[in-house]
Amino acid sequence: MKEFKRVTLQDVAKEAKVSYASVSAVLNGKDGKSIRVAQKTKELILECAARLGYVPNMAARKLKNGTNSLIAVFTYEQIFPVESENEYYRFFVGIQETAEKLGYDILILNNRPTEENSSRIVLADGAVMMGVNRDDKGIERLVKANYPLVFVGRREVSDVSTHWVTFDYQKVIAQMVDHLNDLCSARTLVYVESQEQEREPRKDKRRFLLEAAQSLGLEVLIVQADERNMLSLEAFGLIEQCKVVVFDRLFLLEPFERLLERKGLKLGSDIWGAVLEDDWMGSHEHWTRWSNQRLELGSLAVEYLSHLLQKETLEQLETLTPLYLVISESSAFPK
Amino acid sequence: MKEFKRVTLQDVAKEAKVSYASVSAVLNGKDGKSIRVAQKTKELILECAARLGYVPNMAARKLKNGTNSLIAVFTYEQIFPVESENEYYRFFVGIQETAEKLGYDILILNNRPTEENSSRIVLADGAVMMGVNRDDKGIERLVKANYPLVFVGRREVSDVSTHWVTFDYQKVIAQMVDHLNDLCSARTLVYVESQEQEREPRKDKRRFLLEAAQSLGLEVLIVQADERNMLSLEAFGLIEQCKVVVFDRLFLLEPFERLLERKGLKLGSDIWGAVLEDDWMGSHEHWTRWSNQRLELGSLAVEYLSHLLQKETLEQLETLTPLYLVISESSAFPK
DNA sequence: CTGAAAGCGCTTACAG
DNA sequence: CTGAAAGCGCTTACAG
Repeated sequence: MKEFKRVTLQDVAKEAKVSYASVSAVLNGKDGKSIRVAQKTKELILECAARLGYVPNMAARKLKNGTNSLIAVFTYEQIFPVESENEYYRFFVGIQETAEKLGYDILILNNRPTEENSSRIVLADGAVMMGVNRDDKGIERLVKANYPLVFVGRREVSDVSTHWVTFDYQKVIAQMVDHLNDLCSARTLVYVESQEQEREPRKDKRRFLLEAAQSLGLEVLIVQADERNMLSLEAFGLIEQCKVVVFDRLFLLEPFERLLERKGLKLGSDIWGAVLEDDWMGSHEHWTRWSNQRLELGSLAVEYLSHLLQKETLEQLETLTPLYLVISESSAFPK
Repeated sequence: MKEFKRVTLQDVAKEAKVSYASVSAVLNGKDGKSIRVAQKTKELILECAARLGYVPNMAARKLKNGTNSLIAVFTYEQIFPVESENEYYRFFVGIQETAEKLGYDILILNNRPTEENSSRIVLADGAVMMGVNRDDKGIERLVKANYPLVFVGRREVSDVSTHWVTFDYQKVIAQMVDHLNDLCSARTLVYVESQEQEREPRKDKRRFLLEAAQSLGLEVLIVQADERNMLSLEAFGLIEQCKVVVFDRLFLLEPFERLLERKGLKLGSDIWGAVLEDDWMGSHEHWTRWSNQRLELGSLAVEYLSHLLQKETLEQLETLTPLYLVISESSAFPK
């Protein structure tokens, strides 16, 4: 078997009998700056490069330049999920489209959780990270070293400031609470939370909900679903009394609807409800929620990263993607 | 905004007040070979590296070593398809599992068709390519330069030998034809082909079918579906006469079944049929086909690549993944 | 046991 | 207009 012998600039230079500086200049279209090459030499060089099958060595280029127009997309979730609607799909589409538009290629590092991961990420000029990170020392180290890393969704790393873009939860949650308040005269609403690990987005959503309710003089009762995402009888009793319920996660809805059915209650007339997510699973259209802007957020993440990479000022860069309230049967106005 | 200042070996060496050769040795566990470092120095170095947040520069390492234990997975298809069952999913799982087992990380290059792509691939030590390649000059160049590239599915590149793994179509097709022959007394079968571009796997399947039929003294009539994957009336008439039909692609089956229904014919009793694919879409269980061994083939591709990379002999390496005939209603024996 | 030095392939400021 | 040279960060054979 023949070896993979890389054709280098040197080889091309020898073949064309010129210095390799000229070859580099021609092949990178840098002709005209500090280096100038005669038209004939140029053609000769291009011909030789093609004939020998020259493939530039990205590793060397990256080492010398510090950049390679590659951005890493990183997630700790499974990348190729079997589920029809991958939670990250729309983010990724936005990332991909925008990266292409801005002239970046994309490098997807498939998760193999190791300390080494960080050095792999660093092959790229910067990275976009989707999903909930485990408490990873490698990532933390990168952030602390000021590696250009943009999180999709707000993330904190102790002691250092992080770069992130996220949804404008505050505004849409205020609208949602307004709407629920208009809908019925109850002075109390029940907020049902899942048992998921406490992360920044979840904290944010709860805070915004409480603030919005307070500004309208509404009381909020917070209850937790159990590990099977079910409500206790007491919790359900509260909801029956208050008539208005807000869930933090989509997957809490189905168990709740089963419960409603068993009690003979009807969503949207006996009980009003909403959920603090978009309908990314495509199967909760009858719930009041917000619009799916995941593509837009992915896109924004890349724009933000691009600013970082070009050392442009971030002052006037927006970091929030607006969300739109989608009012549906679960909290529709009575006809 | 602070710059991303990379912490280098030099920085660590300065901090620990040792030469950077020692740092390199310690950090790579190479202590003991041509370089030996005292236990105390070792601990000091590790402590300094951790404190400064040293992240090895993969680009430099790759440039020096020529390897970085990264393999690229490359495909021209959309990588994050919305469809529930991605055609490449099972291949990818096999690739991923085996790469992990053999100590490789995986780098997914998202397709942006450019000449530059080839230099991006070459960041990795080798590559596995899934799916039908367009006639890409970059890929051709890599193959000609002996870059370690394994195709999933047989692929030819003019003038040079390629590395590929594929399914053992020959054996399973022979079994399938045997089965169809046992099933009914017809001496002729109809082979329906799609209008897809002619590629190696398709040529192979056709050839194996013809050979298998010939060895049993069966005649094969080849017909083409139209651009909407429909059969002409004449073609359908032939099938009605011969009673046995084989399709090359899954997507031809639904239009055919609609036609059958319209004619009041029943698959598996009036007409027998089979398809030269596995049921990767999960919705053709009632068709005689072969088993889905995509995971196994992805796995094999990585094993093959690993042999290439370690310059082991390829002599005794199997390149075929066996397929198993799955007999189903479309050609079941009458009860 | 430790350090100085060469070299991987490239880019670019600089000298001729 | 063209070439020689330094240097990006790393590894490793070799000298001390």
